[in-house]
Amino acid sequence: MKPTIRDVAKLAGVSISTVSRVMNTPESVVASKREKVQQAIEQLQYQPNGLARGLIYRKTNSLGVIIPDIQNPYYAGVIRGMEDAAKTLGYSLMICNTDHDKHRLFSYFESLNEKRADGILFASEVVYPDYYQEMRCYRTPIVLVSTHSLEYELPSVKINDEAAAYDAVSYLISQGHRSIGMISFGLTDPIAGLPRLQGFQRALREHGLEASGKQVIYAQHWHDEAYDAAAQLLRQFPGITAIFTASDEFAMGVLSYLHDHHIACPGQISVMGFDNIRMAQMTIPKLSTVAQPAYRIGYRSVEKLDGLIRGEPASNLREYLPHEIIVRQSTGSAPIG
Amino acid sequence: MKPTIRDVAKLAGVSISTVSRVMNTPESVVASKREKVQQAIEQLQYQPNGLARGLIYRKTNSLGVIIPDIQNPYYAGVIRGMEDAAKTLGYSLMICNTDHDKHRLFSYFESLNEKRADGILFASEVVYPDYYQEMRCYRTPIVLVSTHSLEYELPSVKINDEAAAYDAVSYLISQGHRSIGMISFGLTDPIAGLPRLQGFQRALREHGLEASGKQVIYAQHWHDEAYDAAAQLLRQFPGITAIFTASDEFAMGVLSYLHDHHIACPGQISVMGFDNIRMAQMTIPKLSTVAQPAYRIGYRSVEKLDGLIRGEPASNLREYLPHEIIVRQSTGSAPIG
DNA sequence: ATGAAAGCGCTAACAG
DNA sequence: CTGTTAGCGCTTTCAT
Repeated sequence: MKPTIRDVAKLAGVSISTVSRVMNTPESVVASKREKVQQAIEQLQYQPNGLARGLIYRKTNSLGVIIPDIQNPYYAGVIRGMEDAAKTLGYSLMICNTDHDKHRLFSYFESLNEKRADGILFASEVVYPDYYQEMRCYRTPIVLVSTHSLEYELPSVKINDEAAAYDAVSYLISQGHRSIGMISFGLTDPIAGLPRLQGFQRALREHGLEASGKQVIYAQHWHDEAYDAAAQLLRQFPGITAIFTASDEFAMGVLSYLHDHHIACPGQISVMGFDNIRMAQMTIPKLSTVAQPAYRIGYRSVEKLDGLIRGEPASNLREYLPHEIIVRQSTGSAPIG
Repeated sequence: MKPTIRDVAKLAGVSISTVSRVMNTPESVVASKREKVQQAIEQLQYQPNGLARGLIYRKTNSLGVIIPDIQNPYYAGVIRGMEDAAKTLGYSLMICNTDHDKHRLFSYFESLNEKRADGILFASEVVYPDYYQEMRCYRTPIVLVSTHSLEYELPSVKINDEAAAYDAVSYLISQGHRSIGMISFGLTDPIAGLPRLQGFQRALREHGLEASGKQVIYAQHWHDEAYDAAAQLLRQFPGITAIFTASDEFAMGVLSYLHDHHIACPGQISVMGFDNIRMAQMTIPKLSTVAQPAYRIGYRSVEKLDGLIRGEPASNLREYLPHEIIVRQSTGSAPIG
């Protein structure tokens, strides 16, 4: 049995309120008693029960983190940022991995509500109407992470995906590429799907290239699909000199394909990824990519959530953090011909 | 303000104990009232306060997870396994990323204790005496994950690192390799360091090869160091035909080095990694490696911790899960010559 | 400055 | 079967 405030009080020969005061407003206790209490605390290794405190303060100092796929290395960076922010702001993080599953998601909402998490960090999933319903009815502050919602007034932190894709493709064009393919997420994904595709198309359009949308193959999650997509892309459009992918994992699939078929990268085909996961530095060749500030997104979203929890006026509802084009070795100038 | 049991009782026109009974032992309440209560619950979207319950039951259904580096993809698999087990056993996971920092670790111990986590999953760090002291004094059940302690009676779940390394190197030898180098973690790491090195050396010895320990370079964490280590290894021992690394990340560093210096893999040099992180399938060439059952280690450690929490007799204090040698494309038979 | 007592939201005897 | 009551461990008036 862990010691309670009563044990400390008894040992120190004071009342429990005095012990409580020593913990919360030490100055209000006369030095002699204070020291007695502190000694007792030390001796018993006493630590106040967070549950009891939480009941009174109506605050648990815990945040729920809802992640669709914890194995996705992108989130590792985000969580790390959240972690650091949580630590400095005095929160703990409760990790909930939904595996993109609605039942799991709802069950986590319930559990977080029961545990009285002070707030929720909701990462990278589309906010469907029924999700929104659930969120509302729990009345818990929420921040959307790497996602946002145009329909609902939900605070969010992410990059501008359209602009990031635009910049990436513009860079490719600046390197002389005129026929560029893309491996995209499905258009039903309004975060990593449609906007990145739109950025891709706008870049082509604004640089006077044909943006028919034909040079795009859709894939879902894994690098294997990107491998196949690369095959398909190069079969259909043999003139392609660069491929822009909606994720680094896709890019790695493309790299594998090119290697297996003895197509030089970046000599014959340039590849540009998206996310800048840590592995992007370790691929062969090292991957050029769009860096999402994963750590900062995580960090900032906790700060924002903390503001909400503390009832600060929610300024800047939808925040967009800057992205960055990282040029490594998988992109080069277009081959002549 | 969230509704409390009193609100439900009032709305349903019963006492709070009846409401409590409806939630805990529904059969003990007459159907007519039960339904009234259930309706009230539904209408108010009532959910019992986990803090209040936790106070009474002395159970929070939360587990602390202490991880040294959440960005290490190996842990992503472990956490995923923990997550699934936690979900089915009714726990939440509180993630604590220590960054290998003792202060952070201790501060997390404190926080988990205050929050009254039911148990702690302590991953992949050496259990130093002062760590052990802290653990003891919090009297919280602990399971060691991917680590163990020979000095202390602490339950643990991991693979047998020595045997795994032995098997990996034996495989290399079976492919005709006679001069094998290793990139190892420092010997002060009694988990991923010394045992894997010992397995390496035992394999050499038992197959009649010289195991002087000279063909070993030590590195710390990152693939860059492995890149340099590979350079050093090949400079000092030009006859080497295979390199065994203590982690997949090291292996990726070696792969980069070989690629940059136009050394064929596996044609001239075979590379065998350790961990089987997801990226190991995406490297060029795909990485042969020792698979740790990360998911199962995570899953099993939660089951074990749950057993401890429920006071089951702690059978099988130190559990070793089977590893597996995964042969992909980075290993081949030794070149003739 | 300090102790007694009420109460946070809930469960669990204990009567009835 | 159901309501009343006494806590779980803590903070916070309210007296003293």
